[in-house]
Amino acid sequence: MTLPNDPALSDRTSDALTAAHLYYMQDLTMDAIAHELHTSRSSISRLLSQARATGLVDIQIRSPLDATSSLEKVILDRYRVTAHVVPVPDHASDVDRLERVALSVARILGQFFDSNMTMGIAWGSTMSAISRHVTPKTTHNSHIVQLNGAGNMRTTGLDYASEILRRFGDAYGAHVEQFPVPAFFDDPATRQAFWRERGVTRLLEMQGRLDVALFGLGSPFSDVPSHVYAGGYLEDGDYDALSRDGAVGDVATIFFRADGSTDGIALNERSTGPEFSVLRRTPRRICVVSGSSKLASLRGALSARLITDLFIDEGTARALADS
Amino acid sequence: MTLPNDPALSDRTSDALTAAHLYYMQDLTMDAIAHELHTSRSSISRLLSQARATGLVDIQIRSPLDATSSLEKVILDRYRVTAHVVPVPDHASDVDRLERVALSVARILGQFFDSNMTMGIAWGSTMSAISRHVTPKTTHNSHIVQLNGAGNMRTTGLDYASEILRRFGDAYGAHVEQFPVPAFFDDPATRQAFWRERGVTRLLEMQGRLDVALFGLGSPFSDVPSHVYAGGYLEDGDYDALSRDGAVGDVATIFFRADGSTDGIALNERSTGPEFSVLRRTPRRICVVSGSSKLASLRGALSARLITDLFIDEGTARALADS
DNA sequence: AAGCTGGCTGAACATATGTGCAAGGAGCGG
DNA sequence: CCGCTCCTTGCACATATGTTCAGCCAGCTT
Repeated sequence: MTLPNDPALSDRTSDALTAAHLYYMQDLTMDAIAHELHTSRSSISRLLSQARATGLVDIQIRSPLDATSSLEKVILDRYRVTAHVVPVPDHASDVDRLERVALSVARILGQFFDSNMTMGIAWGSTMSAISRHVTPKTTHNSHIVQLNGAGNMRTTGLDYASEILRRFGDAYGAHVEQFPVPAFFDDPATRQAFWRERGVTRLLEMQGRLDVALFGLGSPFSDVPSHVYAGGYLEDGDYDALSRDGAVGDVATIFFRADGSTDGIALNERSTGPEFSVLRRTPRRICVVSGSSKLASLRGALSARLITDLFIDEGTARALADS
Repeated sequence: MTLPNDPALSDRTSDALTAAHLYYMQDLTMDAIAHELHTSRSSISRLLSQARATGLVDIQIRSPLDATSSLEKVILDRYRVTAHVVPVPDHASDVDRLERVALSVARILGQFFDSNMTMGIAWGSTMSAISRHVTPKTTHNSHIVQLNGAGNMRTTGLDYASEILRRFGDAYGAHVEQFPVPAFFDDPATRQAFWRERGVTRLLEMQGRLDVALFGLGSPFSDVPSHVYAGGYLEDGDYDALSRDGAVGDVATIFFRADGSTDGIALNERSTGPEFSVLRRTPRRICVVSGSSKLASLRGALSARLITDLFIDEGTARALADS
């Protein structure tokens, strides 16, 4: 594998840049551009695709503020959270919803992340879907930090989580800080010991100084269990305990009740995710939700004041607003 | 004439917003969107056109900094000015060049102008072309201020200039402050008297506190004379005087020499444009140039340090860099 | 209420854009 | 230097998008 880099890349990139200019700023047709650049129309088509895919061309949608959907207004008023409702037809499947919400988030995320920033991200099916679509944006001196461990009894889980992290890191040109620990320790004492290791404290400190946090929601007792619950991270006994403790959901493997409280939920003692008091230090906390099976979990997360920005599919948003 | 406003408009706008989301964020095809929105594909096409035209959808091109064209680098190094080179084929006519540069500027201008800002603008064929294409952007408490008078012996010139101003004002939802005076007074004393009128001093003060200034260049002695020179603003005697005084160009009807100096150019005493010492207080001064006939004038304006941002067609940029 | 106007719609057609494929060319290892 | 792979190109076709036009409806005038 060769690394196609700066010297050669420049040429193609600057062509793409020119083509984009001619197409998007001057409204020339691809045919005309092909002529100016002495190549074929198809090449221009491909060049422009690349320009969009690599973030050279950035397409944003700016609501005139006064035209925000009434749903978003209701959610803001009721929960003090900036909602971004993703339009999705009501009859769409859960997979569709997730995919479409993830795509939207992936496209918009660049507006929240910039040079010199640190972003914490969780893992799970939602994050995975987003990671597959992130639109690149060049940043400098920026970091992506893993919020919680991903190992389990069957696999190290590293491949899965690190793949997600890596995609974000690649897209933004950011340093990636993995967190190579299991999702849950067997013994709380082990965690405490680990937390005193220097490599680990460094990472925990970064988690305490995030600019952005990005996470989905777990919903252990819904019809469509999240990745954590299907992936062999938890045993039957754990489920029973969670149920007894009244947990309705989790963020980065920290569980909470309907009222947002976490105290006394035994499993949290063994979890590797950041305590909510730490997470809440992050100024912008972006939660991505799709599918009404997450509704109970979402209400809990809102009670816990974990969320500042919420991306949510239309149907679920309506359910939230109607309740 | 009815004013189609908020109540009804909202509906169409929010549809456009949804369609834009589905098209640009979720990559649905127009057909699919038509289906979701229960309308025809053609309507979606029109809806999306409108969304782009009204600035709901904002398309930007972001060079990765390290990929700025070498031309732009040379100009920055030599003149300390941020150049934006507009690609235009060498064989293009002067009219083409002007039109294409103007279109590019019109699209990008929104990035320089925002709420609570005041922008001064000149008039002339360049500004007119830009005004015909400005992409709307909603701002609040912003102002557009006319830099120099536009009346002449034949007409009040008000229609022409005010049309330009109005287009900018409409596009940005900005207050428009016209400057209802001739381009040149016959007698310098009249100007001085006028300048003490309260209505006028208010405007002059605004000119001294601009956030952005936008102007083209006049080039009195080139093959393709600018609007000022063709529009009956100047008489033969004026030309002779300018020639004697060594003028090579003007910005907002203030003339300058090749070295950027303005002192002792008689016509300036009667002109209504802002003195360069005043203009230079504006932090961002955007100059738009197309066609190599403006080259001499451009060099003068650069010497006068009038420009912070330069939009220029490729051929002229190359000529500037090669010299 | 009839008649008019202007704006909006969808069907049909005209263009513009995306993509599979075979061919050509650069780089590399033998 | 050959033969290989991998990447890129332009052509031809498949899709997607833009635009014209006739019909319709709402709102207004008479």
